[in-house]
Amino acid sequence: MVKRFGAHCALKDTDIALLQALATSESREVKAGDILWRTGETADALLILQQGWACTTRYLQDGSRQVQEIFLPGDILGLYELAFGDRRDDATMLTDGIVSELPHHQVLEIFSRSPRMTAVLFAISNQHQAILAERLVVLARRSARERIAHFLCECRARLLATEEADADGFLLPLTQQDLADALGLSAVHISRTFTSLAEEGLVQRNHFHLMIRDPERLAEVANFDGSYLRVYWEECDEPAAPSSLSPPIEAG
Amino acid sequence: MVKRFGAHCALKDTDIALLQALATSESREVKAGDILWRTGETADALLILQQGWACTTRYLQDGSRQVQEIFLPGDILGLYELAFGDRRDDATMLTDGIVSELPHHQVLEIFSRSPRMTAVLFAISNQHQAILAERLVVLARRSARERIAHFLCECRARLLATEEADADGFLLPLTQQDLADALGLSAVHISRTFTSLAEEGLVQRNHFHLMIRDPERLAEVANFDGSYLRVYWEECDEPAAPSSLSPPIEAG
DNA sequence: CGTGATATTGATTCCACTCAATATGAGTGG
DNA sequence: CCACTCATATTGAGTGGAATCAATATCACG
Repeated sequence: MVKRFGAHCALKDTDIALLQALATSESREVKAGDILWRTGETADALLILQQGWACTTRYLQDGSRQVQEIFLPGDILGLYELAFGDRRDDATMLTDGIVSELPHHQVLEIFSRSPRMTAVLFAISNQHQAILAERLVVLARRSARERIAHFLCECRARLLATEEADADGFLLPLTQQDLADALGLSAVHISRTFTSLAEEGLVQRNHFHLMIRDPERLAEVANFDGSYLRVYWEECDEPAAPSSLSPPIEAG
Repeated sequence: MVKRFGAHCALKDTDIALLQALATSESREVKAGDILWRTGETADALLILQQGWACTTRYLQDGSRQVQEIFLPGDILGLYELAFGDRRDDATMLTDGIVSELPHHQVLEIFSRSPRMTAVLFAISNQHQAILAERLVVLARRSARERIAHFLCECRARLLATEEADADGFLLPLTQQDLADALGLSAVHISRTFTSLAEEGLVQRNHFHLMIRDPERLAEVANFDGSYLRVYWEECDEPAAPSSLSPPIEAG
């Protein structure tokens, strides 16, 4: 958790101490398919995903399903509902994993005790939003080919950031139906498109193991620019002037 | 601004005083078509949209354009880039209006001085994210008809929330090309679909004036549920326990 | 009265969907 | 070890919604 927070801002000792004081809830093991929460339940805590993959999904009136976000090890689930009283989506484990809780009242405690860590939480929230915004563009304007390529590039980039995975050959614990529901396509078309990408030597997939054979060309196909994943709050070192308000700023 | 913040949480006098102390930058008038910022520029302030409509857009390599967010009077632009060093999109005025700035260092000051207002900022950010997430679902899974109907319902609901507009007949300052770029459709198809919705007596549009003739049926067509727009942080009254960490919580 | 932005309408094309049949493989129980 | 089942994936045929291309129409504005 310290590592995850530190990825967005240089933390001070006091912040680390606070984080450790808050990390009282012991982590628990969960299994693939376990439901972390359901739509409509009271939202009273964030979940820190220490190991494993998870996703949030929504079900529509007509029975179709939308996979909203994919969470990788180190991610925080539930930031989105922090200000909603209740869950807006279902959260499900895609693999076995380990999670721990951070109750909302402890988040408020972070707000009141560490502006720097507040900024970090904001940064993480912003990153989620950036990922959503990026997917929005991809869904609105790109072909099936590009959507899949983009999704794979994004997974790779996020795994690379954790520096724990072999990002060119990893376990992608999503069925083709899951991918379809995430990318707004049909499972059948996911299959066809994957086959076509494989024939071109870009990727290779059997069962849930994915191999990216040509990351550069894949990124080209996807028009992928990973800059939206790099969120780092430079300014959060600066501890906000104690009392004097609004010193003169150079105009933009 | 006080009104906008108050919509998400019961503010205390001290918070209002802080807000007013921060509102030093005088607001400025802007005209339709004015560019508030461009992709790549340094992001060092939020913009509070006091009057008028604005939107953020992104341009893709192939020249196509994505309208990311629509901002109505009272909204805050740039929350999204708070933790990015620079702008991720262009921001443009859709109508004449009035904006004022809130520099990032003042946001940090809010973080360090008012946990409650920090929570409000988080709530607003969450609401933006909710709108994005909702549009994601709509783009991924719904027909042109439903997309347009949903968009109109959303505009109506957001205008209703400000209680300043006649929400059933309002100025929608978007060309059909803008709508197309927001909803992932072609301008031609927007035209056809609008015509069809008009023939059914659901809406009526000439030039930029939109009339919603049958809000209920329109909401039905759109499968619209506006609950994602209501973000209110109940808990932010509770001023985070002073020192004792993690009192016992009932298990979920 | 021309010009440029915006919108409408028609004809045609194509990407991805649906339906449907079959394949592949993991897990289970006999 | 084999037969059965269930989840997942592949492949083919046909359809349809929205895109594209292209030709007007409408209107604000200088």
